Amino acid sequence: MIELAILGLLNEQELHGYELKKRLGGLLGPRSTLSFGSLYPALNRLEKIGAVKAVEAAEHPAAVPMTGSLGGEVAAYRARVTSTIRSRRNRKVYGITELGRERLHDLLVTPRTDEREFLVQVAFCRFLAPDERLMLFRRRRDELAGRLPARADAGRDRYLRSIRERDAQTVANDIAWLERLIADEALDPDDRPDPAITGGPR
Amino acid sequence: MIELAILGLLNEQELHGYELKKRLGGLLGPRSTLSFGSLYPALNRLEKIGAVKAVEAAEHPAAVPMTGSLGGEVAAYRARVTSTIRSRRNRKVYGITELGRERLHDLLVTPRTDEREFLVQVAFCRFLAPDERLMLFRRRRDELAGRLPARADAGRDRYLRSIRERDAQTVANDIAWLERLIADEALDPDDRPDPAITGGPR
DNA sequence: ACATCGATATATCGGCCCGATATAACGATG
DNA sequence: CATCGTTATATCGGGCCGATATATCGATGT
Repeated sequence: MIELAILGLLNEQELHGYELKKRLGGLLGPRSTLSFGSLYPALNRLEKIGAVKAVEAAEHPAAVPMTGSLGGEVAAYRARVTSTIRSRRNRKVYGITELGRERLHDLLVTPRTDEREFLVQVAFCRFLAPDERLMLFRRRRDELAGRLPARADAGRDRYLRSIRERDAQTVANDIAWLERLIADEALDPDDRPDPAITGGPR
Repeated sequence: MIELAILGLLNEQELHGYELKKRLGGLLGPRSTLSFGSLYPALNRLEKIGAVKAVEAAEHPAAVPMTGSLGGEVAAYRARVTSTIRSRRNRKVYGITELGRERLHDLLVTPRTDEREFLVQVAFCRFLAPDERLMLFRRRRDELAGRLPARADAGRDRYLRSIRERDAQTVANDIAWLERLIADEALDPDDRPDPAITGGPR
């Protein structure tokens, strides 16, 4: 899951861990923000298999510490910790590799039953070809359709029944959402409904 | 999470692990069925702290193997493995203790941000007092209300916007569901809407 | 000049949960 | 009595989370 999110974000620009977390928090709800306890190990995993690599952080050209007296010691310390990879404030900036892009595509296309994983797939599905995207939505819709209960089973506890009802409702809503996505997908890419730019202020 | 589910089920009757899994599968959707890899360790944890205890499985009174010739050996083997706790087919039947009931109540009352955990709370909320139940629903509703976005942020990717919309919709649906639960709770216990018993067969 | 505080940034640890797998006894079938 | 599917318990590796540790940077105050 987290690997998909990382690769998806790095596919657009090079980032360091802390920034990755912030971006992903703003991406989906702040509810499903990933934790450091999984982020950094995941980055190490991805680096180990060669899907991402630490890059020379050239973001801030004036990264050389200007406090002359201590500059030597600081530079020496940094050189000790990592050689030329880390820059300003011990940041470690990562970039995606060609292998990483292949892995990203694979993760985007492979079916996921888990809801959160699917949502992350949607979040980055702009990296897919139109037909792959359509496939993604359709497959999910069909999978959800299979979950709809044939008949609302009565009996049992009142609260259990209520849970079942909510469940059916949730699945139905998701199916409707996917139908909308699928329908919009059929439109021409330049002709899609976009309420944000029609008559809006600013 | 899983501890709540186990204690909730055991609070009604003594069960063994395999049966616990089957029951919980039918309780919520078969989607959120717990795995053996967490079930058995959880049972051991609960047994260690004294929340559950293995009981003499008296479920099947005729548990004595009737195949006379092997009876002796089988009984001896069973006595070797565990002394009088396991019965028919190596089952280990658990029962809840007084401490377990306290723990159950605590788990039911303690707020959970996680959706699945909350649903399990609802699944067993019949063990709560009416005011505690109301508190549970109200707190959840208020928590969800705080998640509703102040304004639908435009801009960004089309698919990200769609995800946000779905998110808001889902939260709104859950709030409505909770409002319904809360409203029904205000009714007299004997006077609640119950489509299952009005005019149904059997 | 210096102390301090909050934000930035990386990393690790324990613990829970899942999926896969191993083992074995039971019940039915042939 | 051989075999197969179900019942039943258990463990293992791995991923994710929450908490915690550590250190740096930048701003603010004195």
